[in-house]
Amino acid sequence: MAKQAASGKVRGSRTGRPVMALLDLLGRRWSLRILWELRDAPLTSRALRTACDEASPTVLQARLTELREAGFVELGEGGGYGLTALGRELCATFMPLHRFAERWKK
Amino acid sequence: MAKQAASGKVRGSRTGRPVMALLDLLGRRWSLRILWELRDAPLTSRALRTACDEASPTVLQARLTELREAGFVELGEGGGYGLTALGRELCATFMPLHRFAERWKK
DNA sequence: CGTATTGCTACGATAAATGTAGCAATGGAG
DNA sequence: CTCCATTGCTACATTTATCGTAGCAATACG
Repeated sequence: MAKQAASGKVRGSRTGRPVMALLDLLGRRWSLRILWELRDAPLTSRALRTACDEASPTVLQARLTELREAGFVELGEGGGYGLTALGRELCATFMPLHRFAERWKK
Repeated sequence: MAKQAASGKVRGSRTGRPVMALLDLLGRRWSLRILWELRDAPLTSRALRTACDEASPTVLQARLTELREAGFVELGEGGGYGLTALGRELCATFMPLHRFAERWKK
């Protein structure tokens, strides 16, 4: 087998590419799940924890902070986490996963 | 309120909803990245490792096995990992992330 | 006052990922 | 044949991430 694309700079491995940062952020545990659970309406931190199979608050808090810094999630005035406009937009991009998962269902 | 203690089984699939299993699988480290790097053409395990910023082969092998069992990735005859038809389909569903990430660009 | 929320954190235990090294199998060149 | 490079893949000790439980300060209501 030839060297193919393995020579040095392979596609997408250049540092600073936004999609890589995004894939890294979304690839951390509970990130996708949090966005998914907030897709309809805001949830309090504890309601979100319940929705996420009682995931430990440590990591949930970490993910929420990261997602807030990324501009996808915000903490509302009277409490409760919700998606920002950007977050809703992001959520919409991988919403087809739902239909895909239903067909996948191995 | 359900309190079922998780016991290292399949994470995120306790609800039985396929989308949860899918979010869990894709939420593991390097899963999204692997699919992303394979989006165009197959790569050998080592080329994939190079593309994934020299990620450790241990976890890459683990993810590849999981993605193969899920039916998204396959190992070609003459070597090299590539997406299955299902994998290409999945990859297409979150390909808009690229454009989104470019606009996001915090 | 007591009680019940909220968001959030400490911390030891456990699971996962990293980094380095190396294996057996395959194939091509000499 | 031997030599060597490459393939997919694994061992293992170290580091990092996550879990699970408990609890904090702030707020609100009676």
